[in-house]
Amino acid sequence: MSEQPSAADEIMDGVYRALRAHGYADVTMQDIADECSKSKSLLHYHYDTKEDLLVAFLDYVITDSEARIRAHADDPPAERLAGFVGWFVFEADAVDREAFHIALLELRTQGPFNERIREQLVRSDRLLRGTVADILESGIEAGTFREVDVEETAALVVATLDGARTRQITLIGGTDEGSADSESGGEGDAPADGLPEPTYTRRVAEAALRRIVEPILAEGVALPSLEAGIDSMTRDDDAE
Amino acid sequence: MSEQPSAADEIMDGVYRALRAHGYADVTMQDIADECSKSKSLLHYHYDTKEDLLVAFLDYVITDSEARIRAHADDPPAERLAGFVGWFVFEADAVDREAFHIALLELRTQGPFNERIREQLVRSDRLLRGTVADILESGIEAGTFREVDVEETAALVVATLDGARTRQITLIGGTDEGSADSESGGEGDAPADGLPEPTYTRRVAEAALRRIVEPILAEGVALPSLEAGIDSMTRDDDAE
DNA sequence: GCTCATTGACTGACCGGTCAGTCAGCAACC
DNA sequence: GGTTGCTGACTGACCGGTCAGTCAATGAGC
Repeated sequence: MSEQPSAADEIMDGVYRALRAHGYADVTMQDIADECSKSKSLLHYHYDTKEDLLVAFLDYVITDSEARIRAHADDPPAERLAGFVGWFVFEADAVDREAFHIALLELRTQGPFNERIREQLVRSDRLLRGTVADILESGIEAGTFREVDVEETAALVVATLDGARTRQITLIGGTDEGSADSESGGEGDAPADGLPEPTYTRRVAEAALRRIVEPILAEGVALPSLEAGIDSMTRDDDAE
Repeated sequence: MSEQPSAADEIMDGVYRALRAHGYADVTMQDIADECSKSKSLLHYHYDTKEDLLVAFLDYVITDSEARIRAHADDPPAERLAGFVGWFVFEADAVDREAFHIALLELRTQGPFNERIREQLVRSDRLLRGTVADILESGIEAGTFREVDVEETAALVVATLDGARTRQITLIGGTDEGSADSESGGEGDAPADGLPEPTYTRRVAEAALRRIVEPILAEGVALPSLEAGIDSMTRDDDAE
């Protein structure tokens, strides 16, 4: 925390900022160089190709997630699950985080065309589903959860949260409204009170907790709070 | 069906094939031109810019989905919902469909950077969530479903299916295995029997049906079959 | 029924800009 | 003096878009 950051770290930070600012599709080596106040040539000095650099960045990001998840491995299962769910909530002011996740989603779409990216995606997928499965298993053992199909539940939860995130970040703003073509029966529409309308990811996360997690809780176990989950995972430090 | 297709149709078909073959990020005007055996100049004759062409294509695709959904508007609610869920199932041999949806996902990631694309995405989002909300409303009215929060349920269902699709198409192949890092307790692992391992989207669709839809069915209503749902939406014609 | 003008569909060649990657060289440290 | 870290100038490929022009069909004038 005291000595100056290594060149590698500075470059990774440059990639991070450049991706946020331009998205993956539009980002150039020059953008990245500018963002970390280095020359484009330097990037090529450390990484032969743009692909090398981006794969390294993906690796860097996923490794960070692994650490972040590991840090909570000993939390009690119910809270840990709420933390996981809350991790996917994007609040209305999380503009940078949204921009970054757009770039990540762009990267994901390159999976089918790029073996090395795909490897990282598989790793990330394993991490996410594996983490939920792990939480569920230890929760079942501890008597927190009923005996459900662990893999199936993990897949269901992760898919739901991922889908909600995709919707929120690609449609920007996130909130807009609730009704589609149907006028609906008046619930959750009016933000007439003081509180701001919850974001899309938050609404889905809440629904997932009540509709997917709640039913698998063992007798007498209380539904963990999403709110607590959100800041349990956010607390530590910033760079997602 | 008898007269030759219009130039516009041929071009849309060219875009469709070119996107499947190259993805959105890599597709060039030349690729599209080649794919419909026309010259690149012709594309610019009909559409001023590449962006114009792709926005027109998105519009074309969504309009098609609207029609497809409308065609089932009078099916009974439970079957209609199963049809919707089944619509998101990608079987193992649906390579072309997967490739196309990768391109669509790439297009979606451009929403934040492109107003006109975003408009189409909003339209598509409304269509999907609105359709489920509509199904739920008419189902509640008909006594098929309990009185649930329609918007919330629609968002939950759509997010889940979308997330499952994203995972399957970006990770290619789709099936691989079930276990992550935990070795798991032996279920759904061995395809020792004759049947092929179900795809990821299929597993999640089944789970969504059992874990999200089943609990909202009114007393005595049977869970509709996913299988029937899948081919109710697929039957009609081919071009998704 | 023939000619000629006009138009819409379409093409090939070309231009300008962009961007990943290269290379020769420079400074600093051992 | 060699190695490491780093830079600016440069290059080659690619791609969106333009433009001058071809060709077939249509229709008016005689």
